[in-house]
Amino acid sequence: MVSRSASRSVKEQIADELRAAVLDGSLAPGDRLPTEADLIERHQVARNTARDALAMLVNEGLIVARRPHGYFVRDRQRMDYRPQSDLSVHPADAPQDVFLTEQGLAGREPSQSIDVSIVEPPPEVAKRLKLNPGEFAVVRRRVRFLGGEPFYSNDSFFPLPVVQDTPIMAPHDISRGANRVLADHGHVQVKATDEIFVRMPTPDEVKRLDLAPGTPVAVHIITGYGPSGEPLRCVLNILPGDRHVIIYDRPGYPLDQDGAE
Amino acid sequence: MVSRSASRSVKEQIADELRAAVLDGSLAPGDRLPTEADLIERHQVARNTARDALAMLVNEGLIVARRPHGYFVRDRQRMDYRPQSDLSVHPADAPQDVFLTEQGLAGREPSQSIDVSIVEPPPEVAKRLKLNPGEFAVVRRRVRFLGGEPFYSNDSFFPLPVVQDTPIMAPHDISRGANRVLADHGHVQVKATDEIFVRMPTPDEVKRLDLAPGTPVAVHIITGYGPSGEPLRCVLNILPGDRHVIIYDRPGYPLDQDGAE
DNA sequence: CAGTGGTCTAGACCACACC
DNA sequence: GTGTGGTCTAGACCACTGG
Repeated sequence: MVSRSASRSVKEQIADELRAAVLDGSLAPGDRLPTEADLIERHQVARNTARDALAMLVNEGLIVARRPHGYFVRDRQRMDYRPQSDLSVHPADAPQDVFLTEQGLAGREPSQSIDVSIVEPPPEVAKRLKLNPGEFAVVRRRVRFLGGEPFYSNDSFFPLPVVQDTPIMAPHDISRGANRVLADHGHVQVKATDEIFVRMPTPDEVKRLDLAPGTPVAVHIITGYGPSGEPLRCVLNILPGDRHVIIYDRPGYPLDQDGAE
Repeated sequence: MVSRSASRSVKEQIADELRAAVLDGSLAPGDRLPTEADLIERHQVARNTARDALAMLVNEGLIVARRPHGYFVRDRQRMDYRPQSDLSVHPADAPQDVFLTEQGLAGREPSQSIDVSIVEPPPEVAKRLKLNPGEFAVVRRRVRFLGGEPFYSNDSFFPLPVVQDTPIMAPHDISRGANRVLADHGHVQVKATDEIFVRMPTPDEVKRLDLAPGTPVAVHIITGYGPSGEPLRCVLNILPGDRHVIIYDRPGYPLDQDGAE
């Protein structure tokens, strides 16, 4: 039973109790939690207090409300995401793109939506492509699905002059790989940087990727540069936190960092 | 003014209005938002409705409540975090560890707390170290600070037999680097994997790293292996999402992935 | 129809920092 | 003291899904 004089508030005590049950496994993924009415009864509190406690766990990403069925422990099945999985260009006869070829094994059917348009890119991208306000980029906006569920979004931005009159502007898969197309048109990439950071999703992203409340995203940005340092492309990936593990294999010895002292 | 019949609820409409002001810059980082009383007055709603709207933005990580001053737009200054910044062992005369040497440049004073103990590691770590329940590991738990603020936590776990009677068990900086110490004791690492995933923090992490509500974390796990594939160390880094950009520089051409099609 | 969570109201008392 | 957000209560009506 709750104590009204403890240093922790009543809603925190209720939340603590439920959180502990989730973390120690006595409430397993998929299990149903007590209903709001149960908590009101058990702890003798007002409904909002019980709701506040549950809302804390929802915002921690531990549980999800499925009206009108109740609150349930979330199930996280993370798939591997390997940013450097393919450091070489595709063989010219590769049947389809990296995502489509690699994910098939997981047993879930890969698919994707594509949408190509000319836009003024968001500031994050404009900065990396060194575009001034008013300058345009071609964007191939995609959502990759696995088994019908959105897996991540992948938006590739190209400066307009770079891709004018290339197949990149057509809303289809590019089996040879966009990098090869770029190279064929005289734009060879010689360097790229990966940046990854973490934040809560925008409402747009919540809708596009069907994110549950309490789900953060990783933003993965790849910027590719030509021989004279000019940016040629900028890829903006949004990875839902409950669906991905980003994996880098570190080749070679010796290694020392981070744990290094 | 809000509409009570729209498809979006009242709290969502209020949240939308405030969110738009934050995102388009008319409310800049550090600016104070309208008080709850302001919103009640302006939108003619109950206090909880106004609070619900503000709570949405708090959980999105956009604003923070500073009682009794009001709600303020959050300011995110992300520092670079380079997991592969040092792929070689330190020169034997390196004065201090990677973090301490690298971060000084940023103008903020680096420091850290260290705590060494013998524990049964958390399941995430035990799995990677291939430890059975009941088997122990030595952990060096650290929090790295920049300018007095917690920057990230760095917990290095070693199987007990590997580090018994080595300087790793002493609660001090190891200037030569833990990897060299391991190597000197016959445990040479030949391979490592990096895994990064994203989630909301546990209450413990919130306290240890002084995280604001709505701040997700990146979990960065490095596992190092010996010549016969035996795990020698597991480093568990918790990176607050509002403080880090993880950067990988991709050497060499050709590159093709993710944006590849 | 019954039970679930979602939204909203109208009040109360509290802790805290600043004046 | 005054004003801020934090907690809590006690109710109301609604939307959705399942039996």
